[in-house]
Amino acid sequence: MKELDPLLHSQLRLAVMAILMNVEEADFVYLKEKTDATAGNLSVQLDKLSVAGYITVEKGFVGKKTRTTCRVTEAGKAAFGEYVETLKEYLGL
Amino acid sequence: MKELDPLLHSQLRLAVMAILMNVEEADFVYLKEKTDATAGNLSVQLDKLSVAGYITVEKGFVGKKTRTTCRVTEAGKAAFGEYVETLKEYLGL
DNA sequence: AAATTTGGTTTATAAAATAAACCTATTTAA
DNA sequence: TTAAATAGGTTTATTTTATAAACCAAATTT
Repeated sequence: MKELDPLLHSQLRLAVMAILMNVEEADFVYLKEKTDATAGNLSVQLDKLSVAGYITVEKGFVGKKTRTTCRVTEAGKAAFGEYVETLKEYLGL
Repeated sequence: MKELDPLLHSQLRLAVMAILMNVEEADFVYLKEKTDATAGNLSVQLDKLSVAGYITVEKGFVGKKTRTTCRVTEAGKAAFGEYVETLKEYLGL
């Protein structure tokens, strides 16, 4: 049996990636609301995805407020696709 | 977003469940080979699935050799079904 | 009868996930 | 106008999980 990419096989990281696959970009606050994660947990997991090169994380400003924007990279899309295929094999879909 | 049953959202436990969903029964040695897990890890994870009521684990003999046979329960089937549905939502399948 | 293999379990270690505490800048309220 | 609260995070500590290593008893092989 092929192994499931451990970086994606995590509830929160998978949720984040699933969102980013459908959205062009999403900011920290949006991801936090959608996934219902704590800020700390989200921060850590975004960092892992970013270090792995699956997403980009960009810090900017909107007026005077900070805004952290995330996007999935090509590598991230590929990894996600792989993961889905592997999972399908597991589940027999 | 609904949460993914943590008991199933584990590489090895998911692999075991996926096998048992298609096989009526499977013994320890078979599961170990199929999943390529270490005996220790498999033993621990089978125990968790068993405690959760997702599988039954029966120890018996074949000749003089011990044989541990696993089967998925109705509760296990239901949980697995739920998990798959939730996952489909995540992945957009 | 000593050594090896089979079929596991128990215990220790490493890695993840999560939560709690904290930080800086901006608002709001007194 | 300053004290308190809020926004948007990060860092660090704690708890949970997953994994591997060590171990055990019975059977088999040499």
